Amino acid sequence: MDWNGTIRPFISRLEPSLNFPSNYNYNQYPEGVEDMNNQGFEEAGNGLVPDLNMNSFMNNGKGKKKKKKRLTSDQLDSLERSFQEENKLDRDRKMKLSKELGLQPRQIAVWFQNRRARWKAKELEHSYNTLKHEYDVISIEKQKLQDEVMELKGMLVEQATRNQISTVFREISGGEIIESSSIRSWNKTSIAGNEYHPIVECDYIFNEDENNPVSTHYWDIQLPSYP
DNA sequence: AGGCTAACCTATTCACTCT
DNA sequence: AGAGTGAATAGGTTAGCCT
Repeated sequence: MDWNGTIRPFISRLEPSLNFPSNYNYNQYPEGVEDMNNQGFEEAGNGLVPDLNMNSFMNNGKGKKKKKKRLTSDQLDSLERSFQEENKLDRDRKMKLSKELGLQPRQIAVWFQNRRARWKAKELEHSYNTLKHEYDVISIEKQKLQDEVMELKGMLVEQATRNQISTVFREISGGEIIESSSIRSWNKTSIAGNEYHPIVECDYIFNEDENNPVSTHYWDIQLPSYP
């Protein structure tokens, strides 16, 4: 783990002025819960450095568990402001915040990490909502277009039917012999009684079967299902 | 090139708070 | 008591520096 024992050589390289004790033990929390925000640091040379002799948060060395403490609203406000300016930390900013807020640099880093994670989750949620909204709008539009297509197809079929019927009437009135079985069928039911039944006609034309030459495939369209 | 290290990320844990 | 939240941890990855 980076923060818990591997930091010294790199910091030493970057900050030769910082003296790290040989009994290095970079633990998370200072001893004592009540004033933990003000402990765990010692002034060294030109700045604040972690108190490397701090005991562990979860175990103070005497087998006693420490409590977690929430950051104060002032600390959170400062961190939040800083995060809004720039959501990544450089070392100077971390140390500055650490000093200002009385928190360990590690705590600052962790807070920024968690804050970035929360921000990313929010971003993801926002993206999802935006995409979902766009999808819904497009779906509605698609449905409208489909309805329109259906309506137009219906009109086409209706027109085609009328054309066919008028042809039949023409043929009948011209005394021609009608061979089509479907027309014979239609002829029996409607023409013979000198009645015109458009509804029957529509049912007839939508019921495609081997006797019905007016296949829907003829129009290369899909017909709506009629009750 | 490979080792080392700080800093980052994601997933998870767990103490704490709220209902 | 259980759910939600957030501070902290674990483990992996990446990039920069050094040998």
